[in-house]
Amino acid sequence: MTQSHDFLDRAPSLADTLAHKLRQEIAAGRMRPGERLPTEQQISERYGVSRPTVREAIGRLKHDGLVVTRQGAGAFIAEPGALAVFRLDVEDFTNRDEIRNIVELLMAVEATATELAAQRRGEEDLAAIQAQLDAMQAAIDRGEPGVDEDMAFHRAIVDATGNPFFRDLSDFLDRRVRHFIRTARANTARMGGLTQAVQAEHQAIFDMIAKADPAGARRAAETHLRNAAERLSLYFAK
Amino acid sequence: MTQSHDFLDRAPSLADTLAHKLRQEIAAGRMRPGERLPTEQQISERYGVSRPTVREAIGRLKHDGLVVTRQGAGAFIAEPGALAVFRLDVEDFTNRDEIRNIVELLMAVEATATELAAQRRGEEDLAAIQAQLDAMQAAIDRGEPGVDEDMAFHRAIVDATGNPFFRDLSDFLDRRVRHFIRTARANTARMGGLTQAVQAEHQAIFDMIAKADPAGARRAAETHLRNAAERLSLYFAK
DNA sequence: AATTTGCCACTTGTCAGGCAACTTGGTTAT
DNA sequence: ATAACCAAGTTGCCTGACAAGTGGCAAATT
Repeated sequence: MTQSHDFLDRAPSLADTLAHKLRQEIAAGRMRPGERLPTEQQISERYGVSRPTVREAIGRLKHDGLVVTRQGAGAFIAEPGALAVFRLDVEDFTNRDEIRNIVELLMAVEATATELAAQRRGEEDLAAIQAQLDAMQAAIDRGEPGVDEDMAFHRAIVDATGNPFFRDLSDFLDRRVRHFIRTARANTARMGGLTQAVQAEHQAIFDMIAKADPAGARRAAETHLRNAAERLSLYFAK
Repeated sequence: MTQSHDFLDRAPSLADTLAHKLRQEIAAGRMRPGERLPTEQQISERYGVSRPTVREAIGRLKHDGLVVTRQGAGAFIAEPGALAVFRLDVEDFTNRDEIRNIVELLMAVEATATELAAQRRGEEDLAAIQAQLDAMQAAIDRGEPGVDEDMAFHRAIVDATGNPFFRDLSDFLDRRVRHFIRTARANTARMGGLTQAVQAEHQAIFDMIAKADPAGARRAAETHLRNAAERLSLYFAK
């Protein structure tokens, strides 16, 4: 118990494995939308688990919108077009490809969000963004890396889009990437002196948003993100 | 609000409502990351439901990555940075704002995907895209609207990015929007003669991808998406 | 003969109780 | 003082049961 990597060593529960199997069967097209699943009793017998476990597994699918259940009638496979919930799970965040793909999506979302922010930001949005910019400068002056302020700055920008989907997705991806950096940084030497460069890029982004120049804002965000990705790549340079 | 809001407003199950309550308590910050939740027994007594129901509710949160459970120890609130699953649920797809926000996100993802596709598509990717383009032309020649072919065309493009996150997200958003159109179209007159215009825009996108011109591909995709959004806006022009 | 009504098997939703596996903190033995 | 051990507490999973809702079939009615 010297090093508890409590991430993947957790034994998969019976319900989880069963849910995974059922999900695969649905994805494999062995069951078509609108069709009824076997009864809980039948699944229970077929897979050798108890009914509560089956219920738990089906509950997950129901929660993800893959099936809908009607008491007394059964469980039915939902229409894929009516799917109302999207699930994005990052299984292995130590995987290099996985991180690269996430960063790529993050860049796409954040660059567009910056463009939209420049296009429709109100005065109060602009003030909020500037406040975070100043807060980051203050952190730098105090000699701190200012990761929280950095995040808050980007957060203020995506907030200015007024689109909650942008906000939530960007928030998730940002957290994910930063968490990866934080864990990877443990075995690397601390990199210093770059924060001022980051701040300069932030300033450029802010200026474009202030000027209400969407195309310029996108360009500024793209260079910032490209540079950030390059700095990031130092961590998994193999 | 996570329960299915489909045609019938069926009574939300006890587990669902309980899960929702717990989720709110966590979101309200009444419980902090790393903290332990009350035991299943305690929750059971406090909310007046049985332990299996509590288990089901906690199972939902566990599935969403909000809590992690350790047998013998208890259930703990997960670190938000370690969040490995992102959940995007579209609660009300008849809401105009909701649709607009979704379309906006779709445009961001698809435009960037098209840019990436132009940048890194292989010959086989290009062939697949062209095949879908031809299939759509064939559908038009047969006098069909070719919605499936249209979707397959875009699908082939996002596939060429090689990024599964782009593929999945784009797929979900695309399905969502098209489903909305399909349901809204019922009370509107069918609009005809535009499919050929769509096809021309598709052709422009394909040409840019074939030329391996990322910037051009993005521009072509953006105009196509902007036009598509304009056509779409006819549906909820109120 | 056609339609309505009532009934009954079946399925999901929920509950109660219980045992096994595991964790944790304190106690005991060395 | 250190290490092994034990016991209470907790989750994982099970059996068994009843309530609530659904669907089809047959009897009853028109």
